[in-house]
Amino acid sequence: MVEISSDVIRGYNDTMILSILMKEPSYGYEISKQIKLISSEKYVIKETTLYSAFTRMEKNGYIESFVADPDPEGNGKKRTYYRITDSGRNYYRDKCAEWELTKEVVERFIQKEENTLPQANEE
Amino acid sequence: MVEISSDVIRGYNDTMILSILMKEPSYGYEISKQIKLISSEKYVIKETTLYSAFTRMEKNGYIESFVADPDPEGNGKKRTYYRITDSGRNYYRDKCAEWELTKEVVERFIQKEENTLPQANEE
DNA sequence: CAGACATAGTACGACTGTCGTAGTACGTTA
DNA sequence: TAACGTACTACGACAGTCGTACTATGTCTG
Repeated sequence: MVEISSDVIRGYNDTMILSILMKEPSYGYEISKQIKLISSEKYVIKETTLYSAFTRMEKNGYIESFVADPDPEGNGKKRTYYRITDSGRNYYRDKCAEWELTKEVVERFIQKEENTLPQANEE
Repeated sequence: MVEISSDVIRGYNDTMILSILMKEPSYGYEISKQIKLISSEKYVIKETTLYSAFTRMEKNGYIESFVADPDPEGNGKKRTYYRITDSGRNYYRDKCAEWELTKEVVERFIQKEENTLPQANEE
């Protein structure tokens, strides 16, 4: 089975997280479930990776945290939510543009296996 | 200007190098020029990254090195050439498959900026 | 012939993001 | 009351990349 290696995704964990925060503020556990869902279980972000991304991105000013109750009645344990900032939105857009470029470049080095024939000799 | 960050390309330096070695054996300097050329100068691999990739991939059995003269007359300084192995070819093909998957997944988190309109409210 | 520049690397230490492991603590369900 | 889901935090290890610096030969130009 083909698996996505962490080295490959490395530059895009932050982008994935931000893409979810573009819609609305959210928190760790929910975001990790979202990523799993959106990727059709093809990618599951590690907890430690996720939370260290929060720390980093807050330090960089891409997100802001606030603590809130899970529901309006104030039941349940409080959670740390994250909200994307304007700077985060810009960063996200930049990463999207970067992705387009990266994709184009990497693709030039990739061979698609359309035919797994005995191997044609073309030279 | 959009630039490809090293974190993004991280998982694909080896793949790029191998894609060049798929054609014929080559050596460091030449490979770095090839990558620059193929990517239309959009990506330039750092020397240290390249040579440490050689060490790693030789250790992993993906490539083999041999020292040879630059031309048949034996002129010039000898170079260290690298040749891809069968194992390297398999690894390359696996990475190509992985790329297709990664692309699909990342793309779900990417917003293409086709319209930079005032932002439509759809909900 | 000197100096610049291209070629062809090696060595070393720093840094960053990811990951394994482990532990805490509350809530809910059986 | 035990298991499981939720919601994290702490810490240290690791791998790949990068900056910097250094070596050394070959070639071209004034």
